[in-house]
Amino acid sequence: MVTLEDVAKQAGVSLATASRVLNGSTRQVGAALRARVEQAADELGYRANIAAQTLARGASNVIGIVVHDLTDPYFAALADGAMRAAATEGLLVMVGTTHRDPEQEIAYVATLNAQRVRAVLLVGSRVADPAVTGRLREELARYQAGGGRAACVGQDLLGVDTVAPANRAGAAELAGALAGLGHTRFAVLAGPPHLVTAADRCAGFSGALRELGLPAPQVIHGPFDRDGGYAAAQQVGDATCVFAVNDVMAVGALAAYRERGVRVPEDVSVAGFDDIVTLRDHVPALTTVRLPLKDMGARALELALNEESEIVVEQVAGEVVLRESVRRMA
Amino acid sequence: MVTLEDVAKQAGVSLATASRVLNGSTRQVGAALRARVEQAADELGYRANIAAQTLARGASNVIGIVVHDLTDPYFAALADGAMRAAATEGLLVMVGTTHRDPEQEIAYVATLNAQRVRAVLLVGSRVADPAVTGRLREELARYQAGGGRAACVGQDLLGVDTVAPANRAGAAELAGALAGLGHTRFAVLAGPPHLVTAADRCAGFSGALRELGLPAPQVIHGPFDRDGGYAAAQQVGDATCVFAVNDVMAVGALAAYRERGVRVPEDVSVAGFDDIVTLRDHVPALTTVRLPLKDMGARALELALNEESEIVVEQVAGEVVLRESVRRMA
DNA sequence: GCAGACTTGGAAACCGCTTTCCCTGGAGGT
DNA sequence: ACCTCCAGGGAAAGCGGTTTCCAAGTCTGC
Repeated sequence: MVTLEDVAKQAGVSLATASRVLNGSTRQVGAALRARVEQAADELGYRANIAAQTLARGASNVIGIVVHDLTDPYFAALADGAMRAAATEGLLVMVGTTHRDPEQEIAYVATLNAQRVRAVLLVGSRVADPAVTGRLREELARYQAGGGRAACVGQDLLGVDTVAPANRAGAAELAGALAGLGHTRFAVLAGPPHLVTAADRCAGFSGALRELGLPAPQVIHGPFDRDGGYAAAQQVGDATCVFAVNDVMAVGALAAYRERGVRVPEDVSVAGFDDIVTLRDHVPALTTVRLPLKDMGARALELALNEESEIVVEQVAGEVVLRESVRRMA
Repeated sequence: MVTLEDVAKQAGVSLATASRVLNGSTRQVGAALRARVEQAADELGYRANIAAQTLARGASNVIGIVVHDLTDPYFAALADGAMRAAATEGLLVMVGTTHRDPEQEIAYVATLNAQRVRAVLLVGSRVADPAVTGRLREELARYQAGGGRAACVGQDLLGVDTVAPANRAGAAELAGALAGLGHTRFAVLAGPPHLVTAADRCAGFSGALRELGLPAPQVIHGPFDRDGGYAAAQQVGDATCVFAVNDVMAVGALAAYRERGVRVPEDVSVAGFDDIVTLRDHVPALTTVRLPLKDMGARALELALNEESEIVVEQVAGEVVLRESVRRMA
């Protein structure tokens, strides 16, 4: 590997000068020497050793993003938003996937801390386990104590800058819209009880029904993914409208109904949450609550990088989008 | 930030001993000292500075993956496969997205080289531009000259270990299957001519038709994404069967037909390529060529890490999957 | 023509960790 | 007992950069 010293030697200058030429310093270097150094670097194919730079500078140009599952389009969109924002800042991105294991999440924070990344983004729902959350907070605190910056997309449970989707409000608004279509008997495919995102959406939905004086929905718990929606749909009773707490679950439910010959929306209405872009061509088109995922990812990065010490929590509203998967009751 | 020296001081041992205890060395350390060091590290909340370790060891535990677009489920699946494999090796992953800009790809190789990552994976179709490919090869060579390892998922054009989907053969087999259903007039939504993946699939398909003595298909070029498929579908003439060179284009085409009231498969048959998992609930279910994307990603990582100097190119066969989006002709 | 303010170049300290090399003390062999 | 070996501990030399601190010009303005 060719080092800066090689370049300096070849150019006949000192290490200091070579460094100043090749890696943006505030100091000026004479045109003649500058040219010599650049030529030498080019001839030798020099590539700065970033580990060494990071060590010397005490600051890296890498950020870390921790998501649950990259193949889930929800996280892909969020991560993509954050990565684009990072790219415009000239930052590299280290991505970790936890596959929904909170221990993994904690471990990643420790690892990213060890890497001395500039910032870490925790993307995804918190779990309702104070012990786990506590340990994660500890690890984050340790990281921040060393000058690290952190932000989160999800619930404001970590004491860091947070982009918080308005899950309760969005679900409540959706409930209102569906009730407005004349539905009265609802079921909620509620996902796992310990997932705060799922729980919030379920609670927001149920709460709104209560306020409207409608009967409580049938609540069916299960996994937060497509197969979870598929399985949960089998247990729905006499509801005329089913709310799956995320889009991929809704798609699973639709698949279940299709297989059983139940027509959507004629026989039952189905709604989801997130408005996943990849699903825009789904048939029937899914009624859902749109979240500006890319923007949220980008915003989270901004918040993390932001120098202000004050913690900011930004609510992001969802927008109800009615499509063909729900129908107006007679 | 607490350093190893702090730990050593607190434990009353030398730097060397502390290092040996905390970061797996071959050397033994007495139980008493070992315990003291571990306790000190724990109390202080020590996290090794990986930049320093990388520098001192001359080897990092990071790999780089370069993909075109993470929100495209094709790349998400490939990346996920590679990332899981990396995780089992205890490697961290740096992800770069190029958004199909070959210059970006080259730049990422340079950057990852600077990071001295253990390996880089180039995931995605090559472009048919010898100049660009040449510069990429140069950059790769520079990286490999410094001891870096590289692998590619796509076409064997880089002189590195490659996992190569059998695009031509898969498309040819698909053509055979569709012809077997009685179709004779075909159209190909061919994507961009300079994308080798797209071109290969198109060529494989056309070639098979020729061998079967069938007329050449109508070839329509356009972008490689959903909207590209949507637009291209508008230009299809009197074909009874349309082959989109990837699944997301096929979905776009289906959307276009749906909007125009053209029924699939009754009025026209549509097939794609890749068998994207997220699309499994699409209506109508998409006929396609299945590629084991996760395995391919994982395999590429294996190849990259593999010490053998001989470069290996692995063909991965696709499997034709007939589903409802195509019908048998009378 | 000269003091003082800028520039520009280089020597060397330092970033935090690994690892070689040296030293010491105790176990094992005869 | 004596000598050899070996295991465990520490000092110090890097790893490849950055940056502080000097020194030696180079310009200014009078």
